[in-house]
Amino acid sequence: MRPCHAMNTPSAPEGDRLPIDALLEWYDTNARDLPWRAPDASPWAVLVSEFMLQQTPVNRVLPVYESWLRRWPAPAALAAEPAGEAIREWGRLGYPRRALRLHACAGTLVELHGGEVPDDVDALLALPGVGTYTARAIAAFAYRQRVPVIDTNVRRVLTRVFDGVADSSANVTNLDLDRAKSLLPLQPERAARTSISLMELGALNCVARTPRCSDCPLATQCRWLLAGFPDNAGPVRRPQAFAGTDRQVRGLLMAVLRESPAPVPAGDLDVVWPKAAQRARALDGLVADGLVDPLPDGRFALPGVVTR
DNA sequence: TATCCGTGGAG
DNA sequence: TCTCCAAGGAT
Repeated sequence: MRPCHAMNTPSAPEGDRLPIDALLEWYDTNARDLPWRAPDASPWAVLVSEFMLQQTPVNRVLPVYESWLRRWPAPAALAAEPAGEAIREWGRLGYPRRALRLHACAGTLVELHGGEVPDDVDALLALPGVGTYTARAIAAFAYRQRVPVIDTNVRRVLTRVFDGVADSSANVTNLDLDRAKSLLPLQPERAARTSISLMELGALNCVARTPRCSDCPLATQCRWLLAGFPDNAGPVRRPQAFAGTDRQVRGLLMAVLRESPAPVPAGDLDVVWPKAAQRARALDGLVADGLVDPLPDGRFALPGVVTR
């Protein structure tokens, strides 16, 4: 629990105490010039960027984002092609299920929304691959709405500023949403800029390992800074193992399929991993996930790329 | 709610 | 070398 402030009135949300003007000025000076932030970026472009940025750093997203939108400038263009083409274009961004979901999302946009990206949070939430973060991000960044946007960056900033704690818990809480909303200016465009500014501050300055507080517009209000940067008391997170896991094997199998223009024989997949049982389990999982298509002749392909 | 799901750069 | 971690979502 955070420190109790029983004397605070509910009508005085803590967000009101943050220097939003300073935050917005910091953003104007320091924000990265990213293509999905350009004034002419379409809602579809924003949506594509948000899918790609899920758990993937900006620098690796940039080239794929450009080629993707060049090839599929609108949802209908993507929906007209097989899912396997989306997986191939996704390249090495990781988590190829996102490519599958983005392809399915394009199909839903065509079928239910006239090929357009809806501007309503609830309608966005109903789309494949769109969760609480992405729906709000599209509403705020593409449609400039006054909607709280909570990602890992914003959560870290709010936790440090308001709780005086180095890191936040794993899940977005109602407290996070209330806090984020309470500090948003009433004017929608200004609110949208505040949301993106908080994210950028978390991404550039208020980073997980070595924060740059000397340049922070919120430094004078930050309880974590004022408390002397105490470490988290709680249990440490489980390290995420990767080497030797099914995850790694799936990645190796997908790489073979992506890089082959034609369906591949089973033998081409066998060589990527020595343990046959684990390899089979990984391949079965990929098939079950719809990422791999087993052909009648025993070969394997990206989904939908072979006309039967 | 905890777990699963890729990849590669940084320190 | 090895650990951490980067704009989450689905189940």
